[in-house]
Amino acid sequence: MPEGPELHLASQFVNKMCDGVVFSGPVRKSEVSKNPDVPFTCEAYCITATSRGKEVKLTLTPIKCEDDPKRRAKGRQVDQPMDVVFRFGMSGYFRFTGEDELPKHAHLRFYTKEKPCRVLSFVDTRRFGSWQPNGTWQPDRGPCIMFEYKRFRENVLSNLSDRAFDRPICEVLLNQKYFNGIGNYLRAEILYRPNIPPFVCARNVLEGLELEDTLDEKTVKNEFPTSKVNELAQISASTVHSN
DNA sequence: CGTCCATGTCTAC
DNA sequence: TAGACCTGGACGG
Repeated sequence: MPEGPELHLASQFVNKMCDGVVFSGPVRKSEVSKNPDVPFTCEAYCITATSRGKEVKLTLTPIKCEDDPKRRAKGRQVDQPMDVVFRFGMSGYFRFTGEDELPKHAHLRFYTKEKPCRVLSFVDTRRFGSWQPNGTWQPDRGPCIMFEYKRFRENVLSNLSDRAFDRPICEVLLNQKYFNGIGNYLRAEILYRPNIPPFVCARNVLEGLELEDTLDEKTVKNEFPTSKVNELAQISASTVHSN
């Protein structure tokens, strides 16, 4: 399932399916999962989602109820919203089903208040995915390429002196500190379309790009200029890559 | 039955 | 940088 755009689709899925839906009770974890418990329980809460690069954040927000005696009795820390940040590993995704049709490998589950209830499940066959209750975006991951484009671009172009860019472009595209959201499939597509030789030193590919993206939509080319490709091929051929 | 492969990290040597 | 962490589908014998 999981590269940046799919994580975004997953967040849209959650927002669409859970729009107006009231959840209730504890968040439940499968027996087998090694991820942390999510210590959140609430009579009535809603769920919204956002994504950033290769992460999705769910926000669990208690629904205010003016004269709910339980709420007053229990005090107020119970009523604080909680963020849970997910990484999908190789096989993570969300599903929304009836309680009686839980998918296999539904490792974290949010139950609706209705009867019979429905369940938002984080499904992850291989269990390479993870979540963090009270989580924040992982600090060493760069800006989202899709939704923080300007910051993403600046982060790359103002750090080209970083040794990370010594490596071939095909490897650097997987570095989430600079390319948060790119995975194995996307890097291949990204290099293929503009015809960039994959093993050229990343810095040589990227240097010379303007900090400001001056390309307007209409002038986007679907091919890297042949002259540039040849130039890069030369560099590639003359550069010794230790691995 | 067995082997290989898969959109990702993570950490131990 | 190799190996670990996991399940299941495709394919071979």
